[in-house]
Amino acid sequence: MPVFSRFLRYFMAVAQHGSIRKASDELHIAASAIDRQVLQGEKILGTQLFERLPSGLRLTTAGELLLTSCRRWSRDLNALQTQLDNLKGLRQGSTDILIPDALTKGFLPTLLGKLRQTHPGIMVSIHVRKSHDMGELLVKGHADFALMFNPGHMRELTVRTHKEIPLGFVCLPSHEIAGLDEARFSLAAEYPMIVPAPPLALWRPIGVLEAETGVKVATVAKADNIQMIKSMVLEGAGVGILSYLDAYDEVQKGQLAFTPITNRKLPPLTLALCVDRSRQLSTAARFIITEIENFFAEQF
Amino acid sequence: MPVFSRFLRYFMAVAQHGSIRKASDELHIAASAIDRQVLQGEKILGTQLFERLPSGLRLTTAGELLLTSCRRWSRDLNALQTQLDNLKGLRQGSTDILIPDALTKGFLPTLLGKLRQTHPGIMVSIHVRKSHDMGELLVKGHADFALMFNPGHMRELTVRTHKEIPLGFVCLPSHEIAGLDEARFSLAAEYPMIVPAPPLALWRPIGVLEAETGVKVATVAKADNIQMIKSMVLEGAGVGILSYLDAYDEVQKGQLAFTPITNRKLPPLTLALCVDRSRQLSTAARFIITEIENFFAEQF
DNA sequence: AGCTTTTGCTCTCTTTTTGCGAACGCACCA
DNA sequence: TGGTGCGTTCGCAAAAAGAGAGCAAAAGCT
Repeated sequence: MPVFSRFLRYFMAVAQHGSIRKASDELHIAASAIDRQVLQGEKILGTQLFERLPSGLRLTTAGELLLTSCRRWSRDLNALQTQLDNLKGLRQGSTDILIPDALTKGFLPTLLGKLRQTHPGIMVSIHVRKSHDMGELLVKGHADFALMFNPGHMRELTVRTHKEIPLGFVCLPSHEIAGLDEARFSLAAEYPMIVPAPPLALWRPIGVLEAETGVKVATVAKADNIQMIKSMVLEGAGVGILSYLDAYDEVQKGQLAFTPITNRKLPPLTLALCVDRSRQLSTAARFIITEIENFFAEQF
Repeated sequence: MPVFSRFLRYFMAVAQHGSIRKASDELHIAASAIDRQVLQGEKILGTQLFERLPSGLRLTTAGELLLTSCRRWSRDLNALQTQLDNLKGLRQGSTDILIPDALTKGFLPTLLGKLRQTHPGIMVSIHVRKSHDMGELLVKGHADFALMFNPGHMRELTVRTHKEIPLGFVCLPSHEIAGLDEARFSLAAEYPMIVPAPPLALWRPIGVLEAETGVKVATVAKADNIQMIKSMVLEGAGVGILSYLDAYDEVQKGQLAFTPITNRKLPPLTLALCVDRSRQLSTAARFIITEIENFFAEQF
């Protein structure tokens, strides 16, 4: 059990999402359990922390009070943790990381590059694996943590952080769509599309979306390789459908534009940072994880 | 479970007492359970929090760091609790309190007197009972909390606060002993003594002390009434052996002097604030309890 | 209006965590 | 050399927490 009580952790998640079920998704804890903790916490503090609306939970002023304290405590704890790490001389160590092929380009190399400069003593070993192999390797202790898409709920694993990766249209910056802040999926019928094919993970949600909405995608090309799709878009062959992560590099460089698709039916694509529930993380691993968490919090 | 995690609560107790077993006595939790939490906490934080000495546990610098944070968090929580109380308009309510006869004079009336002025809306009902009856009344819900001496461990009760009450010599301010900061029990052989008799609770520990040390107390008078003993001391009849609590009033007024006895063999006399473990305290009760806790922390 | 979806909450069952008490090893002290 | 006090370990029982299905109510959608 982490330093703070279950109640505080659950409370923060619920306060952030305004909904027990959302918090349940993030924490990978049953909604009923979270509900009970919140109720019990309110009883202990003797105050209603949330007002119950049909749309979810909204903080009362009492709840806001507690939340601000919680935030401060969390920051304190983080600061304390790094103080402790510095105290015992964290400047060296090694970590084994599992990542899917999709992350071999993009933000992760950039992040690790910076890390090498600030903390040259830490060595990271990258292992590129299929998502479904990662769980086993993690449990066997062959790696400290894994970044994986849409992780199935394994009892032995815990999701420390997770991030919704927006799906969207990728086009040249000069294209009309590039001007939009967000786009409806029906646009896929109006422009020439270059779409992912199996075994790419993106193929699934796009297929689902097509079936659910009835939109007939104007497919002009398919490819089972992300880089191939991007290259074709760069050549002006059409508009790609990719995740933000796939296009991250080119978007940063201004070569491509990314416009997220807004659709209720869109199955979420989440990138999760998973660890073995029962294992103790090394200081180096913990450090890298917090770096990644910070990046998630800032960048996206 | 209270707002903070078990680990933090146990850690603070251990840090304060420098010993797991002492903390165990205070928290009324088995030492093994506390040990496990501390060990686990150290594992989670990845740092040794205590150095293990044969005499007990001493905080490492890392531990000190955590402790200061803990202290701040506790203060935050207290402040927050009163903010919440104010928010929902605590200025009224009622509490039922169980006390032993020994507390009908001394600090408690004074404390409650002040309270009446600052919070006139709160009504306290005092019930004077024998210690062994209090547990049952508490469990039955006839009172919110009880102040009792040397409470036996009842499963249904929890000790929220407890205070060691020093045993010592009570004499006129002009007496030689009054000049000492602390006194050895052997002094009881050198001055005329006025000692408590059964059924006073103090009779027991003094008897034990007499047997253990072999000191022959120069008893000139016995009484089964605290007030009687004090009156005789005031008349110059001898030196009394009483608890600090018994003499509190006269010491405050400067009429008597109190000198604590230092002796390893002295069975501790503790005054405990007990509540029903499963019951939810009213805001008024909680408020009064924190007032008493504050008094304990300051005054003694 | 009728439908599905989403919400918090409750219930029962299973798993995990925690507490307890006895025992162990160690260091100190008389 | 026993006794004392210390932290720690272990097995077992009890308490707490999680899982998952199901409920009523409200909102949004068709």
